[in-house]
Parts: sequence; structure tokens; C-alpha cells
Amino acid sequence: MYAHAVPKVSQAYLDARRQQILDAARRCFMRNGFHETSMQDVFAESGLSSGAVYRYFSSKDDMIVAIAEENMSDVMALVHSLAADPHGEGLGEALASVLDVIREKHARDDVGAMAVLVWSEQLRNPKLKRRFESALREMRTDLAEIVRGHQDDGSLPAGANAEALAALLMTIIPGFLLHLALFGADSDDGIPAAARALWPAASVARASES
Amino acid sequence: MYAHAVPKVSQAYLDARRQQILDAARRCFMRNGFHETSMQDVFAESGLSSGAVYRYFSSKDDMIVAIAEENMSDVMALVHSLAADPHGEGLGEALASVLDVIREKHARDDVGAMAVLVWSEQLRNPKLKRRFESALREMRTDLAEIVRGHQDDGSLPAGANAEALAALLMTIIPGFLLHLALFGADSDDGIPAAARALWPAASVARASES
DNA sequence: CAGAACAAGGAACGATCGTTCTCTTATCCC
DNA sequence: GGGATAAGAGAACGATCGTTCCTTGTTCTG
Repeated sequence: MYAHAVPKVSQAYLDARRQQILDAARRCFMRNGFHETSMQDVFAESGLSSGAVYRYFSSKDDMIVAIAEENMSDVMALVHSLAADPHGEGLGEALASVLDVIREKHARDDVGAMAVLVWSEQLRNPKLKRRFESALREMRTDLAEIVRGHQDDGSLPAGANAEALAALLMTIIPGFLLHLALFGADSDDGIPAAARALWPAASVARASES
Repeated sequence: MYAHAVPKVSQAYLDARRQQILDAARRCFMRNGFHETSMQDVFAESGLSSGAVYRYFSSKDDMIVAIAEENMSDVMALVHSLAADPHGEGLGEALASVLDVIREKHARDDVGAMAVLVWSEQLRNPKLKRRFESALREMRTDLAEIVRGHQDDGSLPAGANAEALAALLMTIIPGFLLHLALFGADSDDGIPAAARALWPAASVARASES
């Protein structure tokens, strides 16, 4: 006769508390890394007790995975939305706008530094590793499609393997994330601009060949 | 059990012991990361006692820094030696041979995975951060010189900022290291080949423009 | 051959770790 | 409004951490 297993507080309340813990944990992890951060640090930062936190996360590892996946899908979404909508311009323009958006996101919440933490964690956590592998593969597939488009219009060498070209171009994204983590979002690299210069729009490329 | 306590001993002996500890530590760190590895793990892996290990390294952090710097300068040396001797071919060929050498080194001793650990550590360790920053800057300067050469022979756009182009190309190296750490040295990516296709030697580029 | 010098061994330390458990407080339904 | 129950607090736990320190054994020096 358990007609109603009614919670004592609203779902929205529970969600808010969970997010409050995740936000605090993120700040801690960003400050000290996953394994140099103690649960006591998270309790203090969140303003909650161990009992409360352990109600929402069954272990420290659970929390790490939750945050890692959040960061992973953030970057994924960024790249995917821009890859799906190729802006009509050249490959350089597409790549540059991905990098610009990543830089903005890094200025807002240090996505580069968190990415580095996640890469390192993923080496040891099989669950994260699987997620990360499939995320990268998916991004590479998206990118290969774009590469093929640019091979057709002549702005990329037609003979080359599109998947391999995509894999090469893909490495620029983690490389840029590391660059941001190291030098900051304000660093005066002209990396996106360099991408635009290196792979100009097809019409420009054709014009300059005259 | 073991050859007990060796007194007054040659410098070569001391160096060998130190290296024995570093090698053991490297294996441990590779297996479990820096902070998930305990000193007890290192004692066991090296076959030495805490007393012995602490004679050679004053703290765990000291050991981490020693190993991180070793890995950093390994990669540095690899890239530098190939960058200094540009092989006469195109930019793609130069980049591809750097990547090939890095892949071989990864097959031998997991340089990609260790690099990821170091990046993450460097976020929190100011000493490592400084070393890493200056290492990257140095590599970028080398690379910018090469870029300028290829701008002069027309295989790269002359109008673009050479430093920024170098910074963009640089991101490929950590990106590739991460790729290796994730997918392994045997993964059937054609990334070096893609680099060759993307930036062929100047003569080839000129010939294909006909 | 005595004993100084010193590398290596390993027990032990206090601190801190992640987690559990008990108790209090707040909220809901009837 | 009272009983049931969930949320949260916080003391306490055993384990394990990095490190210290005293001992042991060996080879060198004089």
C-alpha cells in the first residue's frame, strides 16, 4: 500500500542541491586537481556536511565522473554545433570560429584546465575513457564530412584520406585547450587568425591562384 | 634477502640507484598517476626501502618533478633535433617525421600518457609550469623560423603572422600526444601521412598548380 | 683490526584520507 | 497535530598516507 512514495522536498530542490555540490566541487578541483582535493574541501566549499554530500554522490569518484562528463559534453556540444553549421566560409573560418568559441568558454569557466584534468583522469578511469574515445570519434566523423566538402571544392588535396586529415585537424582542438590552460584566454596568440590565413575560403584561394 | 647495505660507494653506483628508483617510480606513475601512487608502491616496485628512497629524493614531489622534467626534455629534444635539421622537404614532411618519431617513442615508453600526466601536474606546480611554458615558447620560436622559410618559398601564405602560424602548428604536437595516449601507438590513424598530403614539398606544390 | 662513515632497512609517527553511522531537524500526509 | 520519514549535521572510523628516525650491516680508512 505504498500509494505515494512522495519525496519530502521538491525535485527542483534536490536538483539545486546537487548542482550546488557540483559547482563547489568544480571550484575545488580547478584549484587543486581531482586527487589533491579532499572531500573535506568539498564539504567546506559547498557549505554542506559529509552526510548531505554523500546523499547525492555515492563516492568521490562518482563526483569526479559527473564533472568530467559535464566538461566533456560541453566541449563536444560547442564543436558539434559549429561543425554542423559550416558557416559557408572556408575550412579556416570554420576552425577559427570553433577555437574562438572555445576561448570564450575558457574565459568564462576554464574549460581548458578542466579538460587537462579530465584527460589525465581518463587514463585511469575506464568509464571516462570509453566516453572520451567515442566523443572524439564522433567529432572526427563530423569533421571528416567537412573535409570531404573542402576536398570537393578543391581547397584541400583530393587524394588524401579524409578520415586521416580529419584526425590531424582534430589534434588542434586539444592542443589549443592545453594552450589556453597554460597561457590563459587573454594570451595574444593569433591562433584562430592563423587558421583563417592557412585555409582561406575557396573563392579567396582560387582568386589568389591567378 | 637482498645484498645488504652497501657503504661508501662510487658515484656510478649512486647514479644507478637513483635511476633504479626513477624507473620504478615511472612505472608506478604510468600505472596509477602521480597522486594515486603511494610511496609504498614505489618502495615495492623499486625493491628498496623508504630509508633508501628518501636518501635520493627528499620528497614525493621531488620525484614527480624529476620524472616530469625528464619526459618534458625528452619530447623537447625529439622535436628540436628534427626542427633544427629540416630534412630539405616540405613542411608536411618535417611535421610528419616529428610525429613519427613521437609515435615511436610512445611505443617504447608511453611518452603520450606521461605527457598528459605532466600537463595536469603542471597546472598545480609552479616550478613545472615555468619549465613547460619556456619549453613551449622555445619550440614555437624554432617552428616560427621554419614557417618563415616556407613563407619565403611560397608554400605557406606570406601575409600571415609567422609566430601565430607556428603557435597553431604547435598545437598539433600535444594533440597528437593525447591521441597516442588514448588510442595507442598502433592505432591506424594516418596522421603523419595526412600532414604530408596537406603541406607537400614546395616543388610538388608548384607542380600541382599547373 | 678498530672504528668511522654511510647506505639501506623497516618500524613507527601523526596527519589526513574517504566513508559510515548515529542523531537531530524539518517536512509531508492523514 | 501526530506519526512517519527523509534531509542534513557532524563525530567517529579504520585505512592509508608521506615522512622520520633509529638500527643494522658493510666497506673504507688509518
